[in-house]
Amino acid sequence: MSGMSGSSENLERRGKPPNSGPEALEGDLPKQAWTLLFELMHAHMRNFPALAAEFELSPVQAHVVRQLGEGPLAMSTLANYLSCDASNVTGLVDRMEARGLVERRSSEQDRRVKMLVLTDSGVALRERLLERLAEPPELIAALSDDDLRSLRDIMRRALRSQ
Amino acid sequence: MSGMSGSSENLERRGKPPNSGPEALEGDLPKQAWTLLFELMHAHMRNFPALAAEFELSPVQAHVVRQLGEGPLAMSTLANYLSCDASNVTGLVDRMEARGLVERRSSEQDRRVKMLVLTDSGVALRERLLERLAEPPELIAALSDDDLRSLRDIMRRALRSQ
DNA sequence: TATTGTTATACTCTATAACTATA
DNA sequence: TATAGTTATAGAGTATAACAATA
Repeated sequence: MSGMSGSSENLERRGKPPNSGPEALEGDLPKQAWTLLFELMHAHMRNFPALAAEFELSPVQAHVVRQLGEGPLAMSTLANYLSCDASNVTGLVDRMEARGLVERRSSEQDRRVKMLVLTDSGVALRERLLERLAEPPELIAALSDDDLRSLRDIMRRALRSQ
Repeated sequence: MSGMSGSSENLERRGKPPNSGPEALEGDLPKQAWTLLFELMHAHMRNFPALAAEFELSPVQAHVVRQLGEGPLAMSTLANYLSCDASNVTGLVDRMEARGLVERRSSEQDRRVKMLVLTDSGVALRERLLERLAEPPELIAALSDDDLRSLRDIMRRALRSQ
């Protein structure tokens, strides 16, 4: 984080507001593309709680249902994935278990660990949820086929590097 | 709410099963593009709370600071923008006002309405926040210039239709 | 009467700290 | 001693319902 470039000429930065100058128009292509993508992202994310509520899930629960499809997950792994403290996962899973969506299973390798799996009901809910999530918003659906193909291929390349 | 899995007697869907058949590979271009974009979105959104925390803001507060730059906003408009009940905005704004980021101003046209504006301190924070938000994640920064140009232009076209 | 913002209440998500049961 | 999960507690975000001031 301390990677400030050449310390001597650092003052020129003061005269250069972040979003003006030639860089905003020509250079800094990654920032241009990202800023627009981010705007679209946020416009869409506003609807996520309402979308989760269609399935009587909180946003985080929807996130967990989606993630848990990949297979059993240790509580701690889930906490890490959610970028939250492990103590929160206890309550989160309590509520989802009470609704019959997930199950805790003790690991055989390490009896401290509890693995989470979706119940049949959880799997069914997940399928409906994924299908709903895959519905493209108007903003995307309105794009031309050429744009959609390009977008798809670019996203594939971006995600491949992950 | 019975099993969606096997029984395809669902004529409403007009022969368009969700994730199977040739459409998953060739047709339904919007869904393909959207699903990948959505995946990238969620991968990135996991970091948003931590990013907001860099400025000692909750995710919602960061959202509000960002939005409030466009000009004064009525409480009700903000509630609508956040897709939440108006009662929540009271507490949200209380906390942000206590931190000196925003101000309530009574409207002169309609004395029931209170307009929110950023304080000088709020404006300064917003500038730092926007600059931080504009930093492209590795996933995007790693794309080729051609891809970045295409992505930028496609996003412009998508957002223009909004 | 209808609308804007507030208050009261309750539930969920989140962090910190102390605890347990394993390892 | 260290780690996985739990419990206790507290603050923030959210919804619903009842309310005051204004339209």
